[in-house]
Amino acid sequence: MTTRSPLAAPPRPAATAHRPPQGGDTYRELREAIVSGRFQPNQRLVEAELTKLFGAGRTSIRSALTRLDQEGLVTREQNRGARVRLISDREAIETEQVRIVLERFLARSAAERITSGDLAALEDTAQAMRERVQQGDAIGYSELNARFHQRIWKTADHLVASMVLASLKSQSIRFQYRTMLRPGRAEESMREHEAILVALRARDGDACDAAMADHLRHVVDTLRWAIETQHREPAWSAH
Amino acid sequence: MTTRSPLAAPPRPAATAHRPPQGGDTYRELREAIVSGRFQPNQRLVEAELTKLFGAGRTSIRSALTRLDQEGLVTREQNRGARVRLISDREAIETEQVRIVLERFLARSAAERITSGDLAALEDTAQAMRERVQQGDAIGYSELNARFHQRIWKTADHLVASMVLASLKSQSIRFQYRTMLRPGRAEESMREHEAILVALRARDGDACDAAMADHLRHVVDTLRWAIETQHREPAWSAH
DNA sequence: TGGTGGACGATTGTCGACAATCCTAGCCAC
DNA sequence: GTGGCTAGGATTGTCGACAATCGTCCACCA
Repeated sequence: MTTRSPLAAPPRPAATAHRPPQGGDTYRELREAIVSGRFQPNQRLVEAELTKLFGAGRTSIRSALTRLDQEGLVTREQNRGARVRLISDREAIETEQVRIVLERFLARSAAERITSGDLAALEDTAQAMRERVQQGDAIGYSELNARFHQRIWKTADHLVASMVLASLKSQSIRFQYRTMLRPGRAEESMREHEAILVALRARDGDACDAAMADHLRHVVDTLRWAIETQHREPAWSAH
Repeated sequence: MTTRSPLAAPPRPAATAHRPPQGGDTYRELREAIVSGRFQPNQRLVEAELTKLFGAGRTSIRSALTRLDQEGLVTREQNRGARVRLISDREAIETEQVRIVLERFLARSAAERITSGDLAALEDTAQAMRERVQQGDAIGYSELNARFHQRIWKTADHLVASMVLASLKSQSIRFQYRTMLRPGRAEESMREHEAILVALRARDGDACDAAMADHLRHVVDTLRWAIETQHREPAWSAH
């Protein structure tokens, strides 16, 4: 629980010999605060307050906000400030649907051009995932899961698709952990990944496409479940 | 009306006195200047010069630049300014490939839920396209072509996919007109659109997916041709 | 009592100035 | 002549202050 800013924020990072407080830094911090849930959806982001929180000038905050706006993490209205963007249930589902078509595309490409080195790296990741499942470590599994998919992207070697997927990911990250809480989901997910791995080993594009589609269909189902349970017990109420 | 600060400045931004020079406006202008090709790829964008060109303060320029950076139209390096992003041949192809998988997805959805009103609007657009083809009006056809596709997006009613596609479009727009210059391409394109229309009328998702895939495959082929010819006679040399 | 208009506080949008950084050109030693 | 080093110009990053705008509250009047 790295509580980095002890509230009062270092007002004068003066001794800045060793750390150039470049503007892109406040962007990362603010972004992290949003995706980690420290700022709740729909919460107002007043520039003056962020100034104090992050110990940066209003200019940097403002720049970060426009970036996050373009990225879809916050919304801004003319002369009325910014707030953390609330992603509707429908939009979460749609995001996942787009992810499906792109990941299928990348899975197919990856299967057709995978090298032995790529395959070895994937096997390693899969092995680590199996261990996390046995240990019941949902968080660790979730992170390795993301790595598994990213390795496939890298194998497919398709920059544009990877970029688009990465930008989509940041929006749905809020549900990421919640989905793994579904009983038995981790084991199921692991089996689906094994099927993908089989198709990759065989360098079978069609099979890999199908396996990935099957996997992501279950992901969407689980996402629907997560949205349901969230509505039943709104641990974090907006507003 | 509200000519704000007469002071030092506006000896020549005069031409526009009637509109409130809101910041988002300079963003649109700058963006237009880039996609229209008035600024060539790789050209440096010095903030002070843009200030004079658009009659806006450096703050507005700067904000516009960060937006365009996030959007992928310009690149910025730390302390080294911004330049118009040069989209490599490979990236142009990849962008089109991503467009293919997304448009196929939307075409399928559209076929499954199209209403008679949607269909009528599409028929109108198609009719206008036929006329442009007969007149040999490549520019007009190209614009209607874009409209045709956007109507399909609207029918599919999938916000996320439409947004992603729109953001991709801005990057490949530079080739848009060039591709229509290929002899016989307009007629070929028209036939492909007719096939899509047939599938939509029949509300056949599979057929619509296939027709769209066929169409976009040819688009990629034409794009490859456009890149080839561009290399042969580089009308606009970078640098 | 209910509605209307103006004033005030809060917040955002914009500008000019200053500090930090990078690039280039010229100088000097070898 | 070559290589490194320093000074200067050019350009970007950041800060503080001011103007513009929005929302709200309250007095005032029919």
